[in-house]
Amino acid sequence: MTRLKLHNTLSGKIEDVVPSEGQPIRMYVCGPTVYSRAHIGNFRTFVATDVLRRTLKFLGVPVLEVMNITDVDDRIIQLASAKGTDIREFTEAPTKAYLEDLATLRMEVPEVMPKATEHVPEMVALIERLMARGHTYTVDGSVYFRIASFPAYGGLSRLDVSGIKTGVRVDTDKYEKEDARDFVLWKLKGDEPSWAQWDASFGRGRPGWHIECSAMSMKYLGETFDIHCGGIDLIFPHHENEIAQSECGTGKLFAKHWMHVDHLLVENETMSKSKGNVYNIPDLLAKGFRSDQIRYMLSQSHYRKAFNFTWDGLAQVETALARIHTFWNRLVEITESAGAPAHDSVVLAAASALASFEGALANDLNAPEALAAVHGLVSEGNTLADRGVVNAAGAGVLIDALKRMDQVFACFEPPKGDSLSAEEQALFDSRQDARKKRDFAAADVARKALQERGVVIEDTPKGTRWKRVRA
RNA sequence: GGCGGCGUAGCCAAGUGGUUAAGGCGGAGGUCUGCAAAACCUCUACUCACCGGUUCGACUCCGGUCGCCGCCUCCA
Repeated sequence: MTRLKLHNTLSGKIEDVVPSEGQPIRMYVCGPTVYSRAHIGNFRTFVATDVLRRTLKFLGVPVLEVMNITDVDDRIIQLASAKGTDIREFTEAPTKAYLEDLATLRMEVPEVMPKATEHVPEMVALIERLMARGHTYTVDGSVYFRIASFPAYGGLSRLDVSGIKTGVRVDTDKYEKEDARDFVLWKLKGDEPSWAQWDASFGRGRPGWHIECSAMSMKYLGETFDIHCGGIDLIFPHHENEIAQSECGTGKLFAKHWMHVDHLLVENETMSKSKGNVYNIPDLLAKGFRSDQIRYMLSQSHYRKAFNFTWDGLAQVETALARIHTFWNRLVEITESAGAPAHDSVVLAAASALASFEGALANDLNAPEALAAVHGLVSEGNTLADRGVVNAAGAGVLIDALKRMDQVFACFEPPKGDSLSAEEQALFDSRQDARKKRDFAAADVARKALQERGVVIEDTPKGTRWKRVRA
């Protein structure tokens, strides 16, 4: 079995991902904070983690994935209060939207998607453990983690945290801390609404941000698990803090492997509301792009490199993906004809493409190289088909190979279920009539009209086909 | 200031210390076609930001320069 090699932020090296004896690979993904609709930058990360889990399964490794839903934080409390509602009601719509987008992007649903608000007792218990072990202190009722008690702090980010001093830039928590690097585990009840407060042995209040991921990941995956994933911006301080509070609480290694996905830029700029370049999935769909194209776009580049989203790039994806779809359809047609056993050259082409594909993904999820293997198979398959070497059995072999590859990318299979409108059908029929009469001028008029409606005509020996493109 | 990353053809984007530097998009020519579309064939980086060094040999290793970016503060 090919073993996945994955870059580990902890060591800065590419290392084997090895499951514990008799266990699936246990992975945790820092999920969305549900205060607004997630944007394509968020989904760059989430699609990358989906490619990770699908690659593991492709390689025959069982996966247990937890992705949290952060439904309590200052923004949520603030926005919910402003709307005169509470957390449960306010986060309902963004959460639903997130799950919709997940489905649109054909992401596999993680085995567990815990909500922070439903795991406060677990967080409280972890804080109690930290208190018992002397890693905390209390100021005005709020509980802080004392970084000085964890000498290994900073190991993930390789930041020289001793340089962070109390001062203008750091202290966003309103309470006094012993050290600017310390972070809050529990915020004492203040003026927030009652629906944003929970009871704890150390006082009524609400959890800090970092504690939820430690509590929930350990609850479902165990105190030590295999891979912890998230956006590159979470390395510091979020993941650093998770390590500190988890390892100090348990005395054990927290996550063995840390995978971080680099950012998505829009036209070479960071996304920001002021620039008006923050797009979400419905925005792209509204522009006429399909979900398979969006998924291909988000998964085509290497996850450890910044990805630059451009409209032109998305348009390029349309063509590149169409090439795969067209090939697939061509194979399906061939399958329908009778035939002998598959030709050796076809079997060989499929096998060697699959081998390249697997090798690329196993090497730190090299998606661009894996896609090159897919396109290579398309070229080779088309050439063989042009020469008449691909019979029904051969087409079946090639489709099987593509299906295998699509277990990871989930966008190669051509979209189905589309049909022509009555008006388009009429134009299509009239063109067919005109062609029969060899009235090509009239036929071309109909074709042009269809084209303006986003329908492209293809005449083939087996009849006339159509396909939809962005108008 | 500290830490980290990037700079490969018109565009996007892999890769390796040593035969012809993947793949996609775009472009040129050709085959096929009533014409197209699709597909196929040929061509499209004598070169990998720049300058040095190590080496028999570097685009790949080291040092420096320039440019771009991220993090160090909430953030996928």
